[in-house]
Amino acid sequence: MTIHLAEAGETLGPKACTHDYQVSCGNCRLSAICLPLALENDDIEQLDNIIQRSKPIQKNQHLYREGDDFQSVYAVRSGTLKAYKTTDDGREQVTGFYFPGEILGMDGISNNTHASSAKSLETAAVCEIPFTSLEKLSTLMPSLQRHFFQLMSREITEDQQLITLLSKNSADERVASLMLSISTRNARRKLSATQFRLPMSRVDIGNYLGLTVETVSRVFSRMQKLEILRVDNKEIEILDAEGLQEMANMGG
Amino acid sequence: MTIHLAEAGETLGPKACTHDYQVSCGNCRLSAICLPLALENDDIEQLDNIIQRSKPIQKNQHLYREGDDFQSVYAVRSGTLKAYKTTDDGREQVTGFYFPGEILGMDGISNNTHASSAKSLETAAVCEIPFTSLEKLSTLMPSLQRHFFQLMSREITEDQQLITLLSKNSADERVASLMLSISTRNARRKLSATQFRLPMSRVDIGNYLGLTVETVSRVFSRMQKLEILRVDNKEIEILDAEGLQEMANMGG
DNA sequence: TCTATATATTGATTCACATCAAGACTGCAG
DNA sequence: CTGCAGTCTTGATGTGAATCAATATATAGA
Repeated sequence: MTIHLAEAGETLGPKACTHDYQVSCGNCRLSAICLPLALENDDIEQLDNIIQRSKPIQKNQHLYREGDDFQSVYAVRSGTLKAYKTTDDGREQVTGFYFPGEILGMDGISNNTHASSAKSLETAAVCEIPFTSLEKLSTLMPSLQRHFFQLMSREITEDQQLITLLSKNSADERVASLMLSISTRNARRKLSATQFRLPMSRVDIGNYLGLTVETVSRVFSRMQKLEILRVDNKEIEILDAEGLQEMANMGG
Repeated sequence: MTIHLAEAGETLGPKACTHDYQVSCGNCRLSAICLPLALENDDIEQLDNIIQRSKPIQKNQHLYREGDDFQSVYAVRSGTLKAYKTTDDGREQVTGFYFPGEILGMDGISNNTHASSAKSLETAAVCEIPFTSLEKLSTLMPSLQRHFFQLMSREITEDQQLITLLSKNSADERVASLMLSISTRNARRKLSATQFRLPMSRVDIGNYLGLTVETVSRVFSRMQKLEILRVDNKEIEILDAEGLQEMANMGG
């Protein structure tokens, strides 16, 4: 099975950052997050040559599915995606949310098969990076090799953070941690750290944090009553960042 | 801070596989697990040159600690180690157990700092692989580069398995899964898949699976009553492998 | 626009595991 | 062998989140 990129997708609308659509890595405003490399102009050109920029991916469309042949890793250009595994009895474990500048698909390298599925939470665009090309280029560019070792290592440490969160922290702490994580990642992209729209549903949050929808909803209500957050459906405003920090670290 | 290898360690006793002590990768009986590479003789020699074989590590001794400078990754030669993180309130999250042939320490690459600690559960020996040497050699040997990408990817998929286990499975299912995992890893090393001695304490198992000691103990008692396992302190015998499988997969 | 369907909130009840508590076993030091 | 500290087991009780249930709100489709 091959890659599930949009084939019949429309061109990007005016909201979807047209200025990013035909860019090269050299002038992509996300490169500081995605590829913080000290590369020669020549090197960037080589990198650009192997990267394929896709047409937009519609909401709920799969980028790849668990079990698909592994061909590429993907950098998010716009929109948000979730990676998830489906358990034997059909429940869904979300293993990560991926925002612009972040890279997903690296769990497929070990078996040449994707170990999880990736689905778009809203209209999105990605850069596809064919892995064999990346490997070849990495032998020629030590800084690129190092960068990918680091990216994979980061994925490992983030997974270990989640493991700890799931096994040691209460529902309040888990939700607070996720809100802080999203806030931080927004700030890194020069967006507001205090006001944002959640791209994922309550169900997705629950499936990520190991909680039911009801519990997630109750935590949001509680946080609202404590005036830590203002919650209006998916619209979030952090009213008390310090309180949120405290809530995330309470006894953990 | 540097590496915490045994400096004053004694030489290996007769039980500790002396035939592995002065080996090269070329004739190490674990190489099929650790480095399943189609390498030229010449390549193996180069690899041997960068790998340092340590004196034995005593029980409870640290190989590295969270926050230490990252220098090397380690292959387990004998014994078992656990990797763990300490939460702000002093509790311990075990992120993995490492048996002979397995590689640990890769979470340190992303920040040049170890993100977790590693401690020996019994007398052990490891091969230290300095990472900068490994990087250099990887640019020259594409199959080695690929192997390490795969190893790191495997760590990611295993962490994701644990995430799913922790957030979707009951105490019974978690313990059953761990017993199956240990059984499988024993078999890969040509040891018994049905009888083994657990190198870790009940507390360690609890801290890995997100359970209390009491719960772990109760699960073992239950499994014993159901005649799935025979449990004699750390000595385990799998009496009903199929039943154990079933228990591990029940509703998940 | 109106309807249908998915998503979200809130409340009442249940349950699996944590916590608290006590005793038994193990293994090492003297 | 004896004593002690650490580890493990088992029982009684408590609790945080799941489940069950009902309603409210939002979103998509006709």
